Amino acid sequence: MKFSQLFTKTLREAPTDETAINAQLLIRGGFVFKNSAGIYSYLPLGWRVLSKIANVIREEINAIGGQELFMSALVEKKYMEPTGRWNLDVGYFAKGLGEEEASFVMGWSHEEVLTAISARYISSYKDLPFSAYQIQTKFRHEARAKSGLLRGREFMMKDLYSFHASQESLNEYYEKAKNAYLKIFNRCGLKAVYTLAAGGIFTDKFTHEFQVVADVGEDTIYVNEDKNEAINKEVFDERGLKHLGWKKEDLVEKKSIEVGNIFDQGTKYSEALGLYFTDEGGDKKPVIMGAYGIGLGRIMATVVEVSSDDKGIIWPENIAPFRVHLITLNEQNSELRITNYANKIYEDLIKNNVEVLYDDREDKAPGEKFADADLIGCPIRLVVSKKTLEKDSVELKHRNKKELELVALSDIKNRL
RNA sequence: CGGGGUGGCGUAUGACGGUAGUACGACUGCUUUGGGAGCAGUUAGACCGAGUUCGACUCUCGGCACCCCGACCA
Repeated sequence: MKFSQLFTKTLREAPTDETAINAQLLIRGGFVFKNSAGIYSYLPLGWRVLSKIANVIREEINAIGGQELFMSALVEKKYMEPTGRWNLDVGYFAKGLGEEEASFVMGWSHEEVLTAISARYISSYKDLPFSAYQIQTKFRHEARAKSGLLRGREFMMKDLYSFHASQESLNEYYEKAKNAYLKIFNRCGLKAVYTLAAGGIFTDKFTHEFQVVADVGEDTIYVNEDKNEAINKEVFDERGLKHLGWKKEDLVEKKSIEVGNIFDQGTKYSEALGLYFTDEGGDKKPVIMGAYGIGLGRIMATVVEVSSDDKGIIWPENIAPFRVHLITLNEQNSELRITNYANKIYEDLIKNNVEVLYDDREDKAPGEKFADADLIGCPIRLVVSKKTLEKDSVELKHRNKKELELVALSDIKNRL
């Protein structure tokens, strides 16, 4: 991608009323456009990051047998009424112009829809277990959208649901999902803490959250640092502590961001929507379900919150919009040579499947190009200038390091 | 949903009950190129509604939007 062709531009300053770091940097860098409070459009740079996060998630969820599908976003009343979740205030309701009452809700979670779908195909213990997931926009009427992308009214979510004939089977999958989640967050450059929590409107049982320690977070957790696990304030009581076998004194209070959660949902949804199977003995039983969610935009925002400096974002390698940010600095009387030299490097990188953002803008001062590279935050910055041209090399700098080094042209591939 | 704050070119701001100004950005042209460059020209703005007033961007009321705190939640 050539910077000169990127239709977005960076901003020198963030809007004053945005106080969250993720909002400031993502807006300044042209990663996202804020349409309304808690409603963001992903611009080309941001969409690249989000897509990479999606692919990391896909790989790990596919690895534990999740089957990807894509469900309807408009959810008819008939699906939500049986579980008593039709008229909840998290919903945005949809109706046609002139119609009296809403007959659809914009999907804010898909237990009902997938349970209803499954009921059509699942009838024997032989059909179980299985799991299916989607990556889709969820709509939630948040009382208070806040903190940039961290709490939105519309957000991309990976929602995985698993279906089982027995509690043991669910427990086994729950553990697999936990490990997949830890891998996902790790690959996204986040240190997530496995946390005991409550289930809100989804279940009465204990659930587990994946929390990333950060001051901007809206959760309070008590961390058991030996285990790298924690307990959420909402269940930080005798029952919760007993469940874990932990003592209050051993825990440290932290603010944190919830980047994912996993729920044991029992048979609530299967019973309400008629998802039963026949077991080995011929008995008809409700399917036991688990649900597992990750907010993609929230991962992106969390990464920015925990990985930036005063100049901009520092993307982890796996989810950076580009691996390399190539800058060319022209100089009077040698523009053509430098441009040709840089173009060649750009083309070589592309040939070698290196993702590169090439700042080929000719009317920008060096300082601005450097500032943009720092702001956008790709892991590796390459500079091509008169200096480097003379030595048949390029200057290499890692976004998270200070050192500059000259690398011979022939050696670049080995250094990326 | 309760409380607080804010509302003017894309961004940041000055002044003012009486002609909306400045800087940055953007655009055009020329020059310039190792940490946000120079000259010239151009573009673009008072959230909505009602009231007070000879006159409202300014004052009053209502609404809406956005930000923050709380409650609630991925």
